[in-house]
Amino acid sequence: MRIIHGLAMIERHHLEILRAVERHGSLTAAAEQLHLTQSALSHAVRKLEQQLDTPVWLREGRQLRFTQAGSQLLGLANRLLPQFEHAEMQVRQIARGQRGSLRVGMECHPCYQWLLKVVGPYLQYWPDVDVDVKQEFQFGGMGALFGHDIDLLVTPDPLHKPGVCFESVFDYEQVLVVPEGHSLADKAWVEPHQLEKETLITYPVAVERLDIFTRFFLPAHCTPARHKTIETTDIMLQMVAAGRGVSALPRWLVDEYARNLPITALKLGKEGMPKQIFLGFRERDESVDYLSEFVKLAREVRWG
Amino acid sequence: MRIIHGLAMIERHHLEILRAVERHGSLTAAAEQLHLTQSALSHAVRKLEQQLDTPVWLREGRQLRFTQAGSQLLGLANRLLPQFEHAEMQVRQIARGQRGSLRVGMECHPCYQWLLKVVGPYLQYWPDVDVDVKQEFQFGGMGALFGHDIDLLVTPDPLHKPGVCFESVFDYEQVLVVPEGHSLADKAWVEPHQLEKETLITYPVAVERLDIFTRFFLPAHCTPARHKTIETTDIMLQMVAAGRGVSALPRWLVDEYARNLPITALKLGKEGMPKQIFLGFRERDESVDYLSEFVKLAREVRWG
DNA sequence: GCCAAACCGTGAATTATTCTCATGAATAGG
DNA sequence: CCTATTCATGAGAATAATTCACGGTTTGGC
Repeated sequence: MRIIHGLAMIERHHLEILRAVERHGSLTAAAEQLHLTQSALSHAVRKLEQQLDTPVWLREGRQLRFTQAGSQLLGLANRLLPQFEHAEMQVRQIARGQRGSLRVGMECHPCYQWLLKVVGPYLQYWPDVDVDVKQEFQFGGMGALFGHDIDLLVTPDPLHKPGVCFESVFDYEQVLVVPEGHSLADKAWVEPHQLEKETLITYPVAVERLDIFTRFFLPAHCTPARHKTIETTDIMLQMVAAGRGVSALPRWLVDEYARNLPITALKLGKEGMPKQIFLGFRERDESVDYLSEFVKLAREVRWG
Repeated sequence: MRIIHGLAMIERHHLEILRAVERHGSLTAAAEQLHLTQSALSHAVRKLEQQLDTPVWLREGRQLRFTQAGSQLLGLANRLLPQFEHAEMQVRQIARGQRGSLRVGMECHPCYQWLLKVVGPYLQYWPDVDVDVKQEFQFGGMGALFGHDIDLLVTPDPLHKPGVCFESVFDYEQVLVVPEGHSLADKAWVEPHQLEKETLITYPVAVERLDIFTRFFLPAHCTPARHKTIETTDIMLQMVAAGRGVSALPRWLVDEYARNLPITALKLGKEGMPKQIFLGFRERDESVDYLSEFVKLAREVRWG
């Protein structure tokens, strides 16, 4: 790098020289360790001294004693060189796909509960990967994926487009949750019209994204009497248990809560409502180890 | 520097390029700022990428987007380059027979007022030392000290760790400020429950760092009715004088303002609330005379 | 006290690296 | 569709780094 204004002068290799001289006590020994000649080091230091306009060390007999300026530079060397070395190691790990950050985007509320079960084991296997979960996307999950705001999208609605892959990683059944003792609680399944006088509780998202409407109520041309929205699963199920309404959630999620709350799950329609969770990622990232391993691990996680 | 084992690869000028590209958005613009051609930068980056075995950025149309490896290097650049630059400045000053610069970090708002009183006399005694005050720290004051972003930390909360020394330099009393004519104004001291209907005005920092909470309200299990935050001491005391709330500040600070504003200071609790200001510095710098002299001078400054 | 060994410094020659120039390919915007 | 802008590339010129060869000093042993 040719310097015009004489500003940048201290280079990494100057610091390497200073450190080696301190460690080995002489230019000659430092030169050997750096696989260079003593002359090369001498020239390099002399040039640095000219640019800094101050000696870095003083010859005392055949010893070198660092000047105040030299000590400063030595301190700089001992602080900065390890950082260079550490960064080189990290970048090499990134290059090999062993390290990085995985930004996961979520498009469905209960997906979050599922994700938590995958993230735990994943962090064990990939201690050098940071996982970051995001939930709000200005241009939707696909937009976030294309815009590189996230690397992985968790969604129940794969939207196939060139450049992205979707993999199905989890099959489950969406069920209706009712309080124990509800008039429907002992039925095997429920039909839309049976809910015409009920209050339905959902997460606060657009109706088009709620399968309970698009796949259950609307095809039967009926709706529930009231529709309330609640942010959190816990409160939602507390409300259901208290008889304030019914809700549609994954069966595995309901089963977990049913241990502590008086609630029951019912099939939605005679055949039930099967659903899947998909993971989407950019095709270009297919070869990134820590990403494809996440997808693989996600597929393997099973539920007892 | 000819490298044998292919290890040292990231050079300062690579970091300069990365930083310039981030700042100016394009290779061409970066080249101009560095007084080089676009071609030179392109070659340099390409070589770095070959050595690291990973791209630093990806061309997307005519935009460059940093890869994870690139972002890592960018972080390195932003951390290391300022240190190179500071070291160069400092060495040049040493070369000119000057002493360098003392970078002082502040962790408490009113400390600033105190510091101003010390800096004046200090600059008289050490005409060739520059004093620079910094107030924002990404990793806290201690982080800044260890990271060599500052040389001296002014704080009311010394956090003893190996490698740093703290010295107590100033004892003072924290008092409650109320407007003249306030119902408490003629009391000798105030108890927490007497403030239960008041508005408390503080600097905008975390509650855990406010002694008025940790040492006054919380032990008595009560809180003020409202809590407002204000950046500047002047406005804060204007608000108090106008009857909009009460505040807790050092007595010496209140006394100064009380000459011009209708405000009064009260002891916090019967015994008052004693506080101290500490100066922290790296142990290795203990022998730096212009630094230890600052600490000594700070201890000697008295208040009339 | 003297000599050999171990240092560091210097100039010239050599080798390696960096930079520029000229050019091509891709892309966004008019 | 054309133009202006941007990055990439190869070749050659310019610059910088390194070695070689040698000279001067210091140190310690004999």
